[in-house]
Amino acid sequence: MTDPRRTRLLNNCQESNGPVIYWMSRDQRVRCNWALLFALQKAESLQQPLIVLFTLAPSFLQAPLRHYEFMLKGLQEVEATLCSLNIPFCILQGEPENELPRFAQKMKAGVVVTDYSPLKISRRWKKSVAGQLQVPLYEVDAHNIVPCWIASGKQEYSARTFRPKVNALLAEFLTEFHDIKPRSVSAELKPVDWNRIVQSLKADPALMPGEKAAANCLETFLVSRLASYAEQRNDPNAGAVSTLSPYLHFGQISAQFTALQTAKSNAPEIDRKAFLEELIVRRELSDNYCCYNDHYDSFEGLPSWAKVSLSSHSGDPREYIYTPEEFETAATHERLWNAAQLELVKTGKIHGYMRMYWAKKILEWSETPEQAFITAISLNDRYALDGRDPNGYTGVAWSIGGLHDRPWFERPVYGKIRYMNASGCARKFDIARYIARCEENDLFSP
DNA sequence: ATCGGCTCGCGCAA
DNA sequence: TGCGCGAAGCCGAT
Repeated sequence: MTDPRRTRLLNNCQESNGPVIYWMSRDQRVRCNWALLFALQKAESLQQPLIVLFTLAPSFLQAPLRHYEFMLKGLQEVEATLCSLNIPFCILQGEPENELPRFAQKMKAGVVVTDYSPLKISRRWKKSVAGQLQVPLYEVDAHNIVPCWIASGKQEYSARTFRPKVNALLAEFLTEFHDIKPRSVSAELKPVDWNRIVQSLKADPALMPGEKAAANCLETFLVSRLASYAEQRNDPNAGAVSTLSPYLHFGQISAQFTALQTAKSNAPEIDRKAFLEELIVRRELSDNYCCYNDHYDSFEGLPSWAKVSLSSHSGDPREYIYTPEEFETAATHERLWNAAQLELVKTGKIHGYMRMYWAKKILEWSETPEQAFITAISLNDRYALDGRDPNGYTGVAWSIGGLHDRPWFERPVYGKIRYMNASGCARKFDIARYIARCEENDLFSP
């Protein structure tokens, strides 16, 4: 049974007699998906078929082929798994605000269910769809362990203020999932014509997409790397991190399932705690920021002490100034920074510690902090497999804009924003080895 | 190797 | 109104 606090009704329409549609968006998986479970529950109580629908918006077509393939491969697996459960799946291409109401009408849908995202584009789509539908539109937070609006009703100042709220609710929300039984009633739908959606899909051997690959990735991490997580997570050469973020971003793995499995692992407590802090507190804090601050993707959204401080230093002379193109092509004077950019471009991922360093140097070497923000967001959105995600926006705001952080002593360009430099990296890990690995032609084995 | 200071404001205790 | 303390650090002193 889905906790009713996970679910919100987005319009005031009455249920009618017809199939239940789950409009899958952020949570692209069958297992451990509260939105799918809620839709199933509705379908069962109304004795109606369930249809899962994915809308492929044209705006996503600008994403690099790697991202597109990663997502579509994952969706092919979703289709196959749903098929084995006797649940039809279909993909519509076009703007969701046009396609979804049209589809709901065509299928004579009785209820529509969707998953939750705090991003503006998603909120805009849902608002429009909720207004057009003649039937209820439910939104289910299937991404967070504690539903974003239950964890806190306002923008949190820092992890310190958010942590006790989330942790106190874990006893209620960090619960086990149950399996889905195959459906007996089904709606007839044509299978997805994958050839029409993309010419050829080839898997990226460095990073296999999909729910099964995500589950394997988690399993490997828990068995072989979690035990050194606390000590080695800030060493990009150690390969101690989970590498789950692309799967989490596309919803190919559930954060809640990940947390449950982590808690059960026999790694030392210090490592489990360190990983759960990142997985739960910091990840869900980024949804909180995007949910309650409309300017999450720009300088405007930053805390006022940071804006004041950065602005008062925006006229400071910069030792180096690069254009967005120079950043993009890894053409700065510093091999370490260029290596991080190469890692991002070649693999679609950037190590957590290096992502902070990478963003802070963009601040240091841009004409203005506003421009730095734009450059960092657009590079991350374009190249990171977990781009266009609350984590990315919040991470850039933390690095460049002191979000959720405290002020530190004042220095040129940075103002009171926490400073990082290459000697800090050198103290923590072997810089030369990191550079060599990033400059290699075929990335990437730790 | 380790430690304190840097600096602001939230949230709670009083 | 006062006080403790904080998402990942740096720097200089010991």
